[in-house]
Amino acid sequence: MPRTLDIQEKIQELRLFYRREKRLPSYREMLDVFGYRSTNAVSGLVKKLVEHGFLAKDAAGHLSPTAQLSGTVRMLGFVQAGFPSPAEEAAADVLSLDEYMIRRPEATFLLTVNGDSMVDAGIHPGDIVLVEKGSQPRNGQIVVAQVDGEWTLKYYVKDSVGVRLDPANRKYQFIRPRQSLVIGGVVRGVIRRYE
Amino acid sequence: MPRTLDIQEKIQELRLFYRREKRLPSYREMLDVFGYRSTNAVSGLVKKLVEHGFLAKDAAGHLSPTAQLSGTVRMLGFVQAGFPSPAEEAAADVLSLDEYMIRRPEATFLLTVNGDSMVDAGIHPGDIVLVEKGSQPRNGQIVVAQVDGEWTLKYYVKDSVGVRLDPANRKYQFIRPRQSLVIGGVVRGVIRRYE
DNA sequence: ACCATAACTGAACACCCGTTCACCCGCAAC
DNA sequence: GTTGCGGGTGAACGGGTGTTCAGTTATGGT
Repeated sequence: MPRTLDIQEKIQELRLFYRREKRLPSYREMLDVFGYRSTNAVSGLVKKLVEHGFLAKDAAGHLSPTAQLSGTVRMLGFVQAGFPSPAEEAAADVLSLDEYMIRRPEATFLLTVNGDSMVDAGIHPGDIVLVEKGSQPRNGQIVVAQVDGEWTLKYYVKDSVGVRLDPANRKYQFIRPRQSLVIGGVVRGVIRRYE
Repeated sequence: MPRTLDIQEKIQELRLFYRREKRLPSYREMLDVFGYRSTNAVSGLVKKLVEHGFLAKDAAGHLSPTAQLSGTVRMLGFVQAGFPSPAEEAAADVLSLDEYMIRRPEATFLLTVNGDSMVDAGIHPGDIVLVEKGSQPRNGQIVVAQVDGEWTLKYYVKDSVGVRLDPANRKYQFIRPRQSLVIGGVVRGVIRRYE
């Protein structure tokens, strides 16, 4: 049998280059990245990386990274399961938070939360909500809405009476719009960063 | 005065190409993207995009996108401020969730939360925590730890007695490790996605 | 109405790109 | 020990790359 090649190691090198330069290296640059001396070796390796789904090639032959390559964090299991072995880590799915959290980039915006009306839903002051504009909210979804001139974050509920906006905090009561109701967008996600 | 050029519009086109192809177009491809007929026009525009910080050029002349270009979501203000006008939207800072949330990609992992011991800290079952390995936790930080063989999510507190692990839920009591304590990592962020 | 000037055209250039070819190397199985 | 075969070398090729230069066009200010 012929000699074997460690693809994982090559991917790691390529990933480092991509993180540093934010672009894929040319075949000549890959000579350094992979430790080759012939671009033909690179050509063969690239073919494999495409087969394995780390790179994609369009009709004109242009290379582009897939989520498997450009992703920044590894998705492991549950907290209860703890941290797996290094081998399991390497095999874990790599994903990009942007791709995971955002479906319609052109319609999605970030807003910082400044009230405590949604704390029981796990949305605290200082958290950032991902809001998607231009889609009709369904019952139970969290929306950013302007009720009688004031913008708030609430559960959207449509009942027999009309539209009701529920807080997730016993300190506050639900609201029914008197004059105007503008739905800014539907909350698709929440992110929080610890300093 | 000479004719003027709408850079924002060009950036938008370029951003669309980048989102679609996950790479920057070549100068000939930019002819289509920007609606030019000469690569010299492209050359001039690229120079301006570099000046404005949307593109970067390394020593060898290779182009790469900056966060301003590759970012996926626009950062607006606070919920109370509501949604700004389209003009303000265009001027808003564009950022990437990956860059915003992750400092050390090679040491950061995602774990799904399955207990309710941290609900009062806004971390619910099903949420995903970003855990950074290999850094010493400070008092008050949330950690993923293995206490006497079991993995949990708790506040890390070091007092005169030793290390104590506090839940954020009145139903549970704090824990002091009897035999073993392994700190898996420090929680740097939380993300939650609504279906 | 007319400049001044930035935006843009069109073409030419040197260079770098990815592909391909024939050939060599080294390891594992037989 | 020999052989099969995937991994890698080195070189050559055609086409695509970004740059540059001289010249043209369009527009906002005077």
